[in-house]
Amino acid sequence: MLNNQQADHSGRAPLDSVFQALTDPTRRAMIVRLCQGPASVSDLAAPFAMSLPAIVQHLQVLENCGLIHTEKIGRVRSCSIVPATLRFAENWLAACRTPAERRMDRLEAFLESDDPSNPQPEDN
Amino acid sequence: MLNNQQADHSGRAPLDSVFQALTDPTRRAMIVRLCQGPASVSDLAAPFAMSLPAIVQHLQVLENCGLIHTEKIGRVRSCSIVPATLRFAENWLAACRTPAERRMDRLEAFLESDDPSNPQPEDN
DNA sequence: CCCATACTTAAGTATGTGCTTAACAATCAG
DNA sequence: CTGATTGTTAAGCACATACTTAAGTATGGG
Repeated sequence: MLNNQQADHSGRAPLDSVFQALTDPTRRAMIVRLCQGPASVSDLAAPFAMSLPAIVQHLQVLENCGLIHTEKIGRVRSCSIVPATLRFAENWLAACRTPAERRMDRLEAFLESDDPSNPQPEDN
Repeated sequence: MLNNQQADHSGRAPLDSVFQALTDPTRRAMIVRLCQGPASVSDLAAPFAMSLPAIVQHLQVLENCGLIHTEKIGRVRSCSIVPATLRFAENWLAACRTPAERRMDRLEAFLESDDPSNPQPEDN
């Protein structure tokens, strides 16, 4: 998997800025919207009771961490999602979680086995 | 999937506090460590050049958003991961990303088809 | 040219976050 | 009981974040 090339412009570790971007509910709503297709700044601003500059600042956060791409055409800026960056965060979580669940499955299997000497075919 | 019962004690939306917790590299390192198995506060503190109170504050953030569970036995507090909460964040990302990638696949397929009238078996 | 549209920039503010040090428990071993 | 281990609480500080308003720029229609 070649998901290690993140477009991060924050100086921080890529995961820092991606998760940071995802913490804000306004930004998550924008991401959900952009996953349905590209949109202009005004389109994205419409659902929120917030000044335009605030919206633009959120979009900058999303662009700086690589979650979205934007391009200005005429006087309209078109914003689109970058799925690879969503997947990047997703992959970290999955890689993190998997060994934990395997451990717990083994533990569960051990506890459920009435046979006290049950060495669960070596997996360490 | 019954992943909607999050143990969030922050007043914010569950996703807010989970992603917020994940932004900090120290906390992510703690999560990675705990995915290998439970550990005490001192164990978790060992790798970091940081005061103990700072470590404890990080652990409180992780516990308040439901990413870890802790229990004090004697004078030692044992910390363990809660995989369901990792999966909760993961699921949000996947649910978010999937429609975006399907859109892009359809677009790609359309662009690659030399036949200009190619209605990609209805999927809207 | 003129004006509305669609942002953009700059500056300021309130609150949140990630640490620190200092002092305080609580447990266990000898 | 004494003292070392393991954590906890409180207070404070530096910086980051999420807004705001006010003013500016650039494009496109009439």
